[in-house]
Amino acid sequence: MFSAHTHSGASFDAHHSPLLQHLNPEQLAAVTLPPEPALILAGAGSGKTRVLTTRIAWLLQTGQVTPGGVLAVTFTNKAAKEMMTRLQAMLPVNVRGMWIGTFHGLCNRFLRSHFKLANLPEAFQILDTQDQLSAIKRLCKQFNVDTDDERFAPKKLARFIGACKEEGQRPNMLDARDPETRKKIEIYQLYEEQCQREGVVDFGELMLRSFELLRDNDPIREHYRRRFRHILIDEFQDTNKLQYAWIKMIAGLPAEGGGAAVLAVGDDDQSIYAFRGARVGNMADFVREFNVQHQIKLEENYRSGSNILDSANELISHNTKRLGKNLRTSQGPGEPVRVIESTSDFAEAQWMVDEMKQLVREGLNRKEIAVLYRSNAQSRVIETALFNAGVPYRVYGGLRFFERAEIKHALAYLRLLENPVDDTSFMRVVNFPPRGIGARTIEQLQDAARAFEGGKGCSLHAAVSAIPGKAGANLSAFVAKIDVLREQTTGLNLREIIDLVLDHSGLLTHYRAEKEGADRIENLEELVNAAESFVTQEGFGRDAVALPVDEWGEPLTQSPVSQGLPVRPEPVEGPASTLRPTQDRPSSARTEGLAPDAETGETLSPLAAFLTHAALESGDNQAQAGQDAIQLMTVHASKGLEFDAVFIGGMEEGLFPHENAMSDYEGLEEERRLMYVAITRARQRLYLSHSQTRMLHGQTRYNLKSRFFDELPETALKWITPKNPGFGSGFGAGFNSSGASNKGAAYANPAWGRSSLGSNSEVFKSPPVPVQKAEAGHGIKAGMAVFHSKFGEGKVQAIEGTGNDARAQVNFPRHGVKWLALSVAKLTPI
DNA sequence: CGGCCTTAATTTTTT
DNA sequence: ATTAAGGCCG
Repeated sequence: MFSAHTHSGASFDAHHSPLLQHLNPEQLAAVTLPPEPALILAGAGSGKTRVLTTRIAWLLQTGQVTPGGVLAVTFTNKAAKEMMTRLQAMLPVNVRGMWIGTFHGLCNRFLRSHFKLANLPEAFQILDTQDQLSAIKRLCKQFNVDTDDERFAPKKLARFIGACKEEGQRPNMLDARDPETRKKIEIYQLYEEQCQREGVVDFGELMLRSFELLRDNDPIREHYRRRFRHILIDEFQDTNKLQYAWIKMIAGLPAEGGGAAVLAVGDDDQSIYAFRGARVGNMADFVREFNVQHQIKLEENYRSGSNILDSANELISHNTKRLGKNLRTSQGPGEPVRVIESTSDFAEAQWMVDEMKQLVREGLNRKEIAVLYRSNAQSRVIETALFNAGVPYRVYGGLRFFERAEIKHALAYLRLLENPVDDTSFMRVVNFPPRGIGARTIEQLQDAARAFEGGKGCSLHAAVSAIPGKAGANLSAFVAKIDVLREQTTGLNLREIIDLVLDHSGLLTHYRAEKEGADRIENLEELVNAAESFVTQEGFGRDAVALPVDEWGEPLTQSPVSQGLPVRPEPVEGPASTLRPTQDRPSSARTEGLAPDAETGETLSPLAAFLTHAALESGDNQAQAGQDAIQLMTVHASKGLEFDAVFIGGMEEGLFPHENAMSDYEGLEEERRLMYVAITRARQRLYLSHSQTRMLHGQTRYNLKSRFFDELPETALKWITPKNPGFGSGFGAGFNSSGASNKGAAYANPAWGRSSLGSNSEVFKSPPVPVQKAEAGHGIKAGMAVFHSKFGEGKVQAIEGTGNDARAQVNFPRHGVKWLALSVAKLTPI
């Protein structure tokens, strides 16, 4: 089954290539696999990216494929960039010209090449999630959809449409069994028409339309199948149904005589995106459908000591649905995994900060220390503690650069220059900065646009002339402004265009007058910089030198790598059928066959290319990158990263595993995988922390410590604070409430008051004192341990109401969280 | 039309 | 507790 093969497709001494040095046997086997479908099960920290990039380099170097014959897909731009950078470092190839990118980036490239066949305008624009939502809202208003009815809430509709697209379903393919679904499908249909009319596509559409073009156009499909001999997919466990279908379509299944060597790299244990459509099952499907004969496990971990790895292994072994894999290390045990209990989230944060300071004193870089948490809301208290201690920190997540309102506004103006019928952009800025165009006017305009030519409809831009009076004049002035800008900016370079638009749109003036506008101005200036570096890096812009690309869009390099290599896709002979492909792009001397690849921007204007870039790459979301600062992020955001020291906070039932995920088995397994990801981020030190109380949504919650503690090997752990009975032990109060001293005495333990580190003499600012909040009458208090005749022992989470209406939220380890009316339920304090 | 106030939501997220 | 979005009044 999973075994290390070392055969190679090349006959010469490929194994002596310097590329292959320092690879372990499994990595070497993966890199030098024969050109056939294969699955690499790559554990955390096992050198996955290295294998992927070395594989590509090795294939190129041994002449098994040309740069143009490689298709490498990732999920994030970051991963794609990393792959290109590392490949570039290994070989003198033009990685920019290679098809290495995200699913959406590559689909965009594909659709730009074949925009006519895809039935899209040449400069189609991409809607991000925000844009999509506002497009749906606009549509709902127009067609009088009752969005107050939560079944038809715009967000729900967006999810419905997205889900349909992921299933490959167009409106006409869907069956409406009930009125609700019928209406949703109808809205989906209208949404599609609206997008088509406005020349925009959402993210799902990029994927689906690419898939459909490949599926429905034989010459196109055959061309790409012949071309891409090697397809490599990163993070395969995160692929959704459509993405996998797309892979099958572009690779061709062996059963259909397809021949691409698909190398899928993934880790089922790190599948943490089922909630957004990822299907781990694609791994098993892949093995079956591609008749995979080569499966290799990369289990050697180069990151952590065995205490950390044993913890990860033991935890994940509690999952049932696994392909099976165990991380191992040749390092020693390393530091134990430290477990800390605090009395409050505040104390927890303070403890972390003190410990971090000690770590820094011992020589760790701050940027090598991370705090991971399950949900973003947890970051605040830690930020506060770090801030008060004067420790620099960096929070990942939140708004990304291109998502900021002021940037979106600027981009909307720019998009209107490219495409006046983009109503989403029109709506965004028609009255921003305010120019006396209100809701009433907009409504009139929308009515006029819809009624145009007896219901045929037209863009808002085109309907402006139909509006009379003052309102009409204001609208006309806006449209005229855009039209003038378009004229003024023709022939200018990207920087000049943006400068002019920022100025003439009134955005700069508006934000200058605003009290809090300084940051926004700064961001707008940053937009100019982003455009500038885009031009330089991507080679766009008026003066940019076009990339050397041959007639098939393959990069021309002078390197020996691609010289004289025979494999180059033949131009597709136009078959004598009606499916004969048409020339997509009018220009150029390419007369017959398919249009070659578009180097994005080769024909697009620099502005259009930049707008595409902005939509596909929302940019950084980290302020002050590069500073030596403590890293704060969700566990999700930490995937793929590693740190010397990792703190995982909020290790409590309801938080981690999250309450919304613990009810069903699948959800709990995903939470466990999430925990697995979190644990395996740590190189040297790992801290797991839980707190007796925690503020959530303005209320104090009393949580049991996470069940995951019971799934870790005791030998790898070091309980800094005394270990108290927890979730699995029947009942988990870390303190007593009635004065009886069961565990309370433990706090006299000398371990208290000292930090974990032998050398560390930090004193705890706040030893864990039981926190109690008295509630009137019934004698039941939040945080109390209680007994219920049916549910057994539990811990009171919260009290609500008074007198006969008083209810208690109680967490019973065996029965979950219950709300009990205190006038009815007999709860006895223990 | 614009500012202010009430209301509701608050797991995780990339493109 | 905090924030964002939508509705209402000046």
